[in-house]
Amino acid sequence: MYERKTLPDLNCGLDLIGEVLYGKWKMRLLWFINEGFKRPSELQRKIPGASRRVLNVQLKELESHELVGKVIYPVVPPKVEYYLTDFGQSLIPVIGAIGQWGDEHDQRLRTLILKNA
Amino acid sequence: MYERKTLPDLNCGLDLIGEVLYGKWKMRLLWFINEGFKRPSELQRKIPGASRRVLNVQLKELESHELVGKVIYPVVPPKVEYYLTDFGQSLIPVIGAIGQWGDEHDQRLRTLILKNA
DNA sequence: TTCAATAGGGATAAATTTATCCCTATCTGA
DNA sequence: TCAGATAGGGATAAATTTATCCCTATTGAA
Repeated sequence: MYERKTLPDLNCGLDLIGEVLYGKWKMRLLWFINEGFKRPSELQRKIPGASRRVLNVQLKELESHELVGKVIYPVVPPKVEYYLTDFGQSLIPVIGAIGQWGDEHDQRLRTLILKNA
Repeated sequence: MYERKTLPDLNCGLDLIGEVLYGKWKMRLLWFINEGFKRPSELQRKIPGASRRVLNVQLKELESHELVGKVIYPVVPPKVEYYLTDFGQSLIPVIGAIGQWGDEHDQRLRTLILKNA
């Protein structure tokens, strides 16, 4: 586990939400869990760009921040299902708004990003 | 300048918006510029947690992504003013929604974050 | 009986982001 | 005359995040 060496700023809402949502895959994880992809292996398949490892790590953080919960079925082979807590649910409209802006400006963004790569 | 070694994923709206908004201070910069803090020095005072340098760098990226523009006044000492482009403006409601969620859950987030620090 | 699927964590390397420090220039005020 | 404000960039170090690789365990299928 990595231990942070500096304290986070917690001045405004943006700082606060940043602490729980700032992670490359966190919004996607929440989004896909909300869409019904609950098992780690399903999420890994939905997000092929991320390594298995990071997804585990970020899921764990989401869990520690009470945005998701998990159910471990005592079966073999192992079966785990994540779900959104009410707290996590409340974030879905926000993530929706973010993703929607990206979708709406898809073409322009794509062009800009590639031009500045 | 840092040159990236891997290509970005550009699959969905979240990837796209991430490319222009993923940077510790970018949302705050847009927000404060929108509130009327236009000069670099004003922005630096509004965001004391960030080094002068990063703010410059991130402003430059926002500019290259056409979210902000800048006016350089040919005076001495130098005077520069940033402004939101229409494109940048269109992001303000999204940032508002994000910050609002953070504000609404201020107490809970603060507790969670500190507990997991 | 060997391989894939299942879940997840440790150790370490690589990539990326952010911070620090220093340098350029000019004007105003103490 | 020296400090401070103004804007901004280079070089480098530190912090942080993400990727890679490897290991544990069990069951069912080829």
